Amino acid sequence: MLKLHNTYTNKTEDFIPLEENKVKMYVCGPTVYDKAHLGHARCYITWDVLYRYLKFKGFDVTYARNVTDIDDKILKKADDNNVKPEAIAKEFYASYINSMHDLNVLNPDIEPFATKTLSEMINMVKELINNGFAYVVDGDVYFEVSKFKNYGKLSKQPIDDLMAGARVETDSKKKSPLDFALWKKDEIHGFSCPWGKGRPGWHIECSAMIRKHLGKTIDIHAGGADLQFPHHENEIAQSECANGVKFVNYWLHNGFVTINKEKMSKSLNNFLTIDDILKEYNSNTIRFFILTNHYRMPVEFNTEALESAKAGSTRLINSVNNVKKTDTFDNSSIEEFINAMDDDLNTSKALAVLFSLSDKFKKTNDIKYANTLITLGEVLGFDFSKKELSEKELKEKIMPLYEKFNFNKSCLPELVLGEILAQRDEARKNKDWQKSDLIRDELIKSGIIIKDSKDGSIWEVI
RNA sequence: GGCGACAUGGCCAAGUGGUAAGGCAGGAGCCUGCAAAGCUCUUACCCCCGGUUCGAAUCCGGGUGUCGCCUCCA
Repeated sequence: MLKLHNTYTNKTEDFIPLEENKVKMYVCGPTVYDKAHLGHARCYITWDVLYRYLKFKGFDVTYARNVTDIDDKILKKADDNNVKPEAIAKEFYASYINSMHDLNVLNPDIEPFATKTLSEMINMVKELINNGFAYVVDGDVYFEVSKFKNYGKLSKQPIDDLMAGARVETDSKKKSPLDFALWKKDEIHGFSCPWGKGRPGWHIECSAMIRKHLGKTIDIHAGGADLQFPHHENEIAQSECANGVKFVNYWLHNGFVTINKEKMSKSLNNFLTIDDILKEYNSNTIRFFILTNHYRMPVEFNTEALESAKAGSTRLINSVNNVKKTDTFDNSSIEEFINAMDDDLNTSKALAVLFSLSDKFKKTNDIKYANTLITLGEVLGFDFSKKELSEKELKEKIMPLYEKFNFNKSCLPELVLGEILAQRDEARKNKDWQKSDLIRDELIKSGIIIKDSKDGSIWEVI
């Protein structure tokens, strides 16, 4: 039985979906105004693992992850750069999708865009106004927090304390400082709506998208812990007031990536983009780094931690190199893996199961262990495919080496590497260490590492 | 100030009552022309002080320290 920690109840609960065997799951996606950083990577990898694991367990999952493509930050960046907001959104959406792809994060089943959900948002705002939960002031629409008695329940913030700590904005048109915008007047970038030109507040997006694509009540809503308040709190208020039914059964939140013990974030300007990290480390390393920690705990980023993850993940993945998948499994390991993952996604323990499979495979050479390792590793989103050089890389990097060593035969690009290795083996046979070491050194410079063993030499792309 | 978490070997980390998984790094050895990789072996009284118990890293109370949310933020 899968157990998940529900932030709403602050308890780890048995996961029972609304409809037997079906899961409706939603994750707050990015606002596309800048490159995604390691913190985003953690969030989307964590929920990617949940998505994969639910499917592995046999659930029929519908996973929606939105894209916020209209927002203050996008507009500001557009204005600063003197371009259209759509151009900013388009650029950084493309960058985000590339990052997700590079991290081996699966595409969600549904990827709604804010700008394509406007009419649903407007309808929801209308309903909230009509039902007395929201009010219009001079083109803005606000949600009246005092009308929703469960406000603050997710973030455990008693409404009175919120009130006491709330900043009072001097020029506010709001009835209460806690009230939040459903719709913002905006005559420049706004869209037509019953209250004049304007654009949606951030929180209403998710509420409207969820209702449109998944329904009024969903099983799982996940996201970064920083979204608990106010974003998720506000979503609950909007959705439950508009729909009159429970919004989400299981609220799941992932912890942060920290750097120098501080939260990594745009505002602190202490972030590393996924792009930059991927220049030095591959997706398996990043995933391993994230999955060694429990998803709700903070993860401290530093080079040593990534190096450790690199060494661990490489050894694990390489231990089943060149193994072809079969249909034989080690059932007791699968059971251990499931027990670990069922316990609120104990990925750290799940990784230990993978290492034990790796050990068993090395000791027994029984293919079932390797096959199980790959199968379960893929549930965690590891990529076991062997890295190959593209034809372009072969032509640009390896062909010149071939020529450099004065090999006098012509050779097809796809065979050139084998040809070079054959030359090196020949040199080694003749104890021409100078030549064989030179070849090895040159290949390392081109990103090819040679491993010698009793059974001959193999190469790997770094 | 309010709310929520966390504290396990050099580093990361699992472990919710029965005597400390796993990974990384380090050390020793094997293999090897050398190197890399691989393999074998190898290091813990679990922040402090009380309490409960036959027995606690694990439960309770009190400290100390660290972090997060309370404003946009994954």
